[in-house]
Amino acid sequence: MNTAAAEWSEASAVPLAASGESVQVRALLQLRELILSGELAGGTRIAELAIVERLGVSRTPVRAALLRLEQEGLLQALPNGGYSVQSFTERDIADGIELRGTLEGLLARLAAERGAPAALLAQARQCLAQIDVALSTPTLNDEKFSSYVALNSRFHALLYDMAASPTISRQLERAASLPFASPSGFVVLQSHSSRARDMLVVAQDQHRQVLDAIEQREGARAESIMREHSRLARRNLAEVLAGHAPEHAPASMPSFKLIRRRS
Amino acid sequence: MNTAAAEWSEASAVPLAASGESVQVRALLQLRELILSGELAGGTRIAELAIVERLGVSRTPVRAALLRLEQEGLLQALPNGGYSVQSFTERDIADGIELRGTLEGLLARLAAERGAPAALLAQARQCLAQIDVALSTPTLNDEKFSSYVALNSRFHALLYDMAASPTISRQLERAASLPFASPSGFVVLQSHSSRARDMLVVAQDQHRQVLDAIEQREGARAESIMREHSRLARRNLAEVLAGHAPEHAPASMPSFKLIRRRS
DNA sequence: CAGCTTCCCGTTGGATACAGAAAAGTCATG
DNA sequence: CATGACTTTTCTGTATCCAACGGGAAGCTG
Repeated sequence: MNTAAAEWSEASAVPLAASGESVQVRALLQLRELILSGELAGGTRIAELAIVERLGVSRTPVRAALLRLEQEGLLQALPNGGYSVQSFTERDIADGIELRGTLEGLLARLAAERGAPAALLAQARQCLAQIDVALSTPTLNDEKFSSYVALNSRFHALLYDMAASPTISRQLERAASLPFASPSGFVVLQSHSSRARDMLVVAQDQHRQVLDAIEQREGARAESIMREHSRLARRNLAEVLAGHAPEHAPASMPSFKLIRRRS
Repeated sequence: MNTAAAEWSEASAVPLAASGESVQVRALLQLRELILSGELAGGTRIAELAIVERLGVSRTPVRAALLRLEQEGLLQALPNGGYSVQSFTERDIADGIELRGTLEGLLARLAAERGAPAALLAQARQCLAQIDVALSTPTLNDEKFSSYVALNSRFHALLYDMAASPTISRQLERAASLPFASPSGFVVLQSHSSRARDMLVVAQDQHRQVLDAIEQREGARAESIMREHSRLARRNLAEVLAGHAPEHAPASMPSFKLIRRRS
């Protein structure tokens, strides 16, 4: 038994991640968490061995995780080996959101033009009805709120399926994996204000309209709605950045530390 | 010295790839070549050991290459370990082209809206002038033709830079790496007919117009031109698929074998 | 003869051993 | 005191080793 594994079996008392997954997946998750939580600050050089002793696994899964995170855009490969943690300007994030919006728009248009399967349309309608329920009270509690987030993800996922284009969906998933770019990325903040609820109401209306556009085979309309839809996230970003202190992340979103002030 | 390395040093008489690169890069290149050349047919299950003995390197670089190619979309990870070679329907490829067009449109729009650096605009203009030279003769010889391909790539790369959005450029590069989706992907075929030249003339006009749109800060126009521009590739695809025999690849483009007839 | 179990082999996931290169530190000399 | 060369250390890249898992063939039983 190697020392790393021994260390880990001690450390495994700490509930780090579900042990059901393979070591490789655990390493990936933990490492991503480490980066997103800001424990490895942006720009830091990352050494394999440091991660190895931090995670208590051998170099092999760490290497795999590093490679994946590089492809994901969270890490940058350095010329002479090693990686550095990518940091993002406000504009990078805005671009990420724009990118997601554009791709979602493309998928929505394709879904409209090609026609979406009736089964998916039905599921999407049902999903919207459930979101209505979550938004029915004048102010949202935590439960309603996290219900919204889950349903929102589900609705977006259904849209992805409607276009039946694995190639594009893949690419979109990658784009949405960038920090803050996901459809539910920024909603999480300021969850309890009634302004927050209003924003979700607007979003829900867009959901409804895009679904309608797809059903009516109105490709251009579906596309532009999804583009505009992503702008909500962008507005949120601006608001949050304006409101919060530069470096202090709100507790609900530690990955804030990845945002760099200027280029 | 291990047997694989020994085998390889024998095999190294065969000029497979430049030996200047690291083993890992060589493995990646050779493996991609192996897939694209159709030697590993679509749907085939790929075993690490088979690749190891094929390429004469150890499992480590092979594993890295497999991981990269999976991220690239050329391989698909199988549930219980291992990979299979992805095969593409005509529609997959069309979607890939559409995706590239959409992303190029997005970048062109951003470049127009944000304003492109004068230096890049000048380079792009110069590039267009060179393309004009390449197209100046009524029929293209091989030299002119490959000159066009190179200049075309260069022009597209310049466009990517103009938007100054590394996030989106990264994603676009990934999209363009799919087989056939690259800006110069389909041009290669039927290079000598005068119809082929005409198509390039049309493309060049679009180049000119998109550059003009960017200079005039006409975002919407720039975007729609780039989208339409990608349609040229799509038309080429349709034409080539209609013209050529189902499974026989034209010698100039062996990766044809990756195209599957129906889903 | 069919279905179930069991065992073996092939394969992948994970760990480690080893070499070469880059960076950092140190010592000596101008 | 600074600078340059040399040494040491640390790191990545590569190869190999070990274990666990799954599939398939063979054999056993009803």
